[in-house]
Amino acid sequence: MVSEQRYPIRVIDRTVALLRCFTPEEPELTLADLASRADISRPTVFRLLSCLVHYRFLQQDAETRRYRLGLGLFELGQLVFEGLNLVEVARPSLEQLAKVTGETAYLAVMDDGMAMYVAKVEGSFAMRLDTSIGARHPCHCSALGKILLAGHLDGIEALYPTASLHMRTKRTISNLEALKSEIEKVRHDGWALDVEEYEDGACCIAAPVLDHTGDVVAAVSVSGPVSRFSDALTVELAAEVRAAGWQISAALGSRGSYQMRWGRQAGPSDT
Amino acid sequence: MVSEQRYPIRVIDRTVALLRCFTPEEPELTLADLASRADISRPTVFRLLSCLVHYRFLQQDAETRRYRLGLGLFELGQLVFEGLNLVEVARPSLEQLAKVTGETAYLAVMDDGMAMYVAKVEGSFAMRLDTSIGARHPCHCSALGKILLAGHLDGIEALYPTASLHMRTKRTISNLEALKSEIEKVRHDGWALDVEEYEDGACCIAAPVLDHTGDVVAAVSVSGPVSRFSDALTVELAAEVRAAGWQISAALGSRGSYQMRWGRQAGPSDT
DNA sequence: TTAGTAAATTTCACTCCGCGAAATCAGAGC
DNA sequence: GCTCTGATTTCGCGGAGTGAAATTTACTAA
Repeated sequence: MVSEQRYPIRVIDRTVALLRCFTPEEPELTLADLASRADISRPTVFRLLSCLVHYRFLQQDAETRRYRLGLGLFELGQLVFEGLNLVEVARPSLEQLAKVTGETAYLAVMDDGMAMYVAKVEGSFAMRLDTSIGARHPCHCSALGKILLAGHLDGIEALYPTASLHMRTKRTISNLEALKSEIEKVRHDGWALDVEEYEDGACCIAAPVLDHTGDVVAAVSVSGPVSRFSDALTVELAAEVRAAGWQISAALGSRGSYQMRWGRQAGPSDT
Repeated sequence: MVSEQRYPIRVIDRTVALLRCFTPEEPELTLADLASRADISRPTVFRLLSCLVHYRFLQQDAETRRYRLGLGLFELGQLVFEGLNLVEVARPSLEQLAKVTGETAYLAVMDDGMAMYVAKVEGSFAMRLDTSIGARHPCHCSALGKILLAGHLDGIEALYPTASLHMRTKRTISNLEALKSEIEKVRHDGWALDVEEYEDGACCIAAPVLDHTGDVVAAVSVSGPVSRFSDALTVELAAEVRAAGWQISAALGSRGSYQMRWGRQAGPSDT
């Protein structure tokens, strides 16, 4: 039996709370800021910070005394993908995809039931949909997420225990049955579409990336404003995205399972 | 007065020790592995791990029970650069540099007295010098490091208090005076060279990247086997690297301080 | 210059949180 | 079945981490 219990450790909870105070909007904070935001006494914050600085998880501006996230975190964060060098392998295909389509290309992986963006290559259009690397979106309302769900064989119920799918827009799939049949469709088609399901005006097309065992390890996509995605173009783009997914999968050693498991229609084998 | 003291907090020390057990060579470890490596009792490790998994700093393979670094770390690591989107701004120039020269292009920043690699674009040659993103090298024995030292105005002594420069190869600059005059030369030339000072057979050419205040915030380089770096080509490559450094600096808003502070010879202004 | 204010840092005694020995449980191998 | 290894749980102890209070530092205003 797997123990899912969590043993809370106050020091770690507080440390994480402190680190999570930093955001892109507020990348620099003072000790007092942190103490009030994390609701911890200043001396304690002071000691925790001194320790975090020691490990380069934070750095302190010598002048302003403000704290900022440190490169020690970046270092550890990079190690996450060091073993499976997915991002590096995928980048050339993402670049090609962005170049051919003009739209921004993304790579995402499943993380704790959500789609996490791990690489992007910006397109050539001025108006683009921008998502930060490291950001996470719910799976049920994005094309990338649908692909990841389709590859997740444990059943969707486990990921949505409350059966409440947060409605981001009026087009968001909001009940479990509809989501399940959508996932079935995605499995059949071999690619996924999201038209204004995450954000009004946004459109996204995604395809799976398989590893050497044939499992879905990531999803690749292009996304842009819905105005540029006509029906005819969508089909073309889907083929391109699938081709990129197939290419990355091949680089990971998937050896033929792409067509076998993810359909032949509109796929790279047709071109 | 700035307090440099560190207040050790055992829980954090141990947590970091556990996280640092994971390496590219051994990305997956069992609880027992971690306990013995970090020299902590198993129950304690167990509790710490359960907490780290909770925060997605680790993930556990449901089957093998082994632990792996989690995407929560990647998420935090990405936030480090979110404010200053240095890497994103620099990537196009790195790509161009790698394309034009055929060698692998790198971007590095100063981190706690060392040069940390934060972006790379691989060259077209099969034989290449590969350094992982997130890796750190000492400054005194690499071209990137020399640039970063040259931009570091607090004096080199502060970074090398022991005055002992680790000799990586027989060509490594190993005394402080020689390093200081080398840095002066770098400041004058506006670019830096490293021929087998870090590793036998390796060669590297670097130039500075300035921000809007004119400070050196990063260094850009190309590196490859020394056999490809003839004297004549080195001068040409230096001009390319400098051009890339200038271009990235301009994108960061440096507005003319490049030529002003970092010389005109062999620079982008000559082309 | 000096008083006044806010923030950062240090001290210190208390207390409760994290610790590990020992016990228990779960699997794999035979 | 038995054995052995590794993972998980229990539980009472002790010191690590805590925050109130004091001190120092860095600015601002007068």
